[in-house]
Amino acid sequence: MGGLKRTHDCYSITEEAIDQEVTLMGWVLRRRDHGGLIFVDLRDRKGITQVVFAPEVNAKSHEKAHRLRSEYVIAVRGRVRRRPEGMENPKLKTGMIEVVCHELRILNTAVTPPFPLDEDADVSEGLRLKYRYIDLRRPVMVENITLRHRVCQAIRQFLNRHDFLEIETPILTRSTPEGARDYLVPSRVNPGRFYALPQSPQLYKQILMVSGLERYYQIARCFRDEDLRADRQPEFTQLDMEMSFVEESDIIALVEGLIKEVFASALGITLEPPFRRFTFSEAMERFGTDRPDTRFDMELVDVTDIARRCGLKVFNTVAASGGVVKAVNAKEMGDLSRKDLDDLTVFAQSFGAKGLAWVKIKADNAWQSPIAKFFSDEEQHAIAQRLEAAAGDVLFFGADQRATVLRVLGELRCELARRRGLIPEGRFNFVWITDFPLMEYNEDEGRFTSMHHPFTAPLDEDMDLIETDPGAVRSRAYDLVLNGIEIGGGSIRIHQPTVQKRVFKALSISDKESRDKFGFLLEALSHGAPPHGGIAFGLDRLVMIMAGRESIRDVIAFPKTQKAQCLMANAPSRVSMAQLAELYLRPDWKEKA
RNA sequence: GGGGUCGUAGUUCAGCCGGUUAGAACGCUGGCCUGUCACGCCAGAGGUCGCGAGUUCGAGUCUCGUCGGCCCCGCCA
Repeated sequence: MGGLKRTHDCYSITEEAIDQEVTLMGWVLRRRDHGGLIFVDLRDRKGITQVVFAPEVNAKSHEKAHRLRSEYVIAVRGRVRRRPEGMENPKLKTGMIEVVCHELRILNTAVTPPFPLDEDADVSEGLRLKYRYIDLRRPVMVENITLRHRVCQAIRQFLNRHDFLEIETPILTRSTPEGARDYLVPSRVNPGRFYALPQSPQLYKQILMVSGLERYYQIARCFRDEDLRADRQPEFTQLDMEMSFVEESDIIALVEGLIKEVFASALGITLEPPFRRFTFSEAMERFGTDRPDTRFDMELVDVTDIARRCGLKVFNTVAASGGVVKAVNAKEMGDLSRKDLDDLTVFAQSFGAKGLAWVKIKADNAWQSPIAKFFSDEEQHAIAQRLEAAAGDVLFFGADQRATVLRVLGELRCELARRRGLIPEGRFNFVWITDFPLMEYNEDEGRFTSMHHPFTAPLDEDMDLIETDPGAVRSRAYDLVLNGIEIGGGSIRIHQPTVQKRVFKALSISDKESRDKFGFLLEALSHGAPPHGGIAFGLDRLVMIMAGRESIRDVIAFPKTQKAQCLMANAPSRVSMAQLAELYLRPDWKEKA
């Protein structure tokens, strides 16, 4: 850089610097060459500043500036001056000033970028991922990555202040049953044995509580070998926490304080905890999901009792055979066309509905609907009243087994809100979900499996149901949901080996298997484990929502594609036979390795 | 594993019912231009229509397969 020192960045240089000599370094965003005057928009991480090259100021620099191209890296020494009257650019934070160049150094040239760096350029994501270093130069990406940094800093500040210790746990660990598919790593020095990458630091953090560290956190990388989605990557980041001598209310209060501080510090947004709370069953009945989006209404309403009496066979037989009939009131959606209704029916069917009954409420409160004739005036009135229906509304019904109805209407509720633009921008609606079932019956495996994980404590009052009615046992688990997306979940853990054994048994995990896979935990619990509990947050998802993005890839510096590949580094890659041999791996596929 | 969608110039896209030399905008290259800021004007270059088969006199266009991006279901304690 030839002795030049950067004195300012391209954002914070203001009118106060007028008449000062400054040195800027950055990338050429755009050059506007007038033959005489040349303007260059210089971009660095912080912002953009206009540099002017004039032949009468410095002929050599002006001459050099003709050679500048997009993304050249340059150093500019020059004088800050107020822009001439009428030449200010209100779109730029530095738009009141410009830097008149006295000396230009080209620090590096660049080939033409594979895609434009314009803010609004619409570029395919595959290309962005291949040239991620270019993509990350775009201001929106710099903002996302910076926001993520601020969130992490706020987390650390808050937790440090609350006496937590940041502790790392192993990345090379052991495979455990239950949960997602593991990523495996062969052990060279232990032929035929494998490490697993952690799906979460769950067991280690509990062990740390047994160790008496009392308050632990970690911004931890986690690995799950499952298929990807917009909000799921094979490696992702959790804010993982665990505390001793606490119960649900302690963790919930601490987390509310943490989230409040994170939003205040990273976004300047004031949240007002406590957040709303729903029990699992309440959330399911009212929103059809355990992660309700409360930014809009349209709650599910049960009308099974009325449907039981009505003349519509689909409804009364469902009601008679243990199913449920529920409805949502789509307020003021009476203008939905027949095609819209057909589309919504297809939508409902994709979630398992056999059909989708609808009723349009006309001006005189009369029902316009294929099913209207099966309901007496009295039944129509009762349903309308329960759904608070008014002229211009549309009612949608689901009649089936409970799980299907909840799923279909829950999805329909969100779809209607999306289609009608009922979801307000810039809102952050947090909800706690509590009292989850401890386990649910898994048809495929023919046994109960944990809803959260096998170390979650049952509610004391439900403890005796573990052996008699496992599906009815509620757990001391809690989820934090933001705008309909699960961003965190945790529980009070089992800290007594006797209880842990009973739960393993209910999960049909044999003594042998539990000793084999979790023996160290069971043993640890017998060495004076304090009551403890914790929570883990999907950091990527939290930052994604805070950034207003729809994919966590936008808040991860180097994410993977849906096929779990890194298009930039070309991972995963083939490896040599020699490497495989060293690991005692002998592939028997036909391709050449 | 399954469903959907996309793949044409560096980029974003258009390309009709299968028919002459595959177009536009931006970008790029060269020239002109002293107040632009998506500068402007003039000229020019730039194509393995993802790949491979097939149908056809003829395929960017139709069919099948395949590869890749994205969305979703399954999966994700």
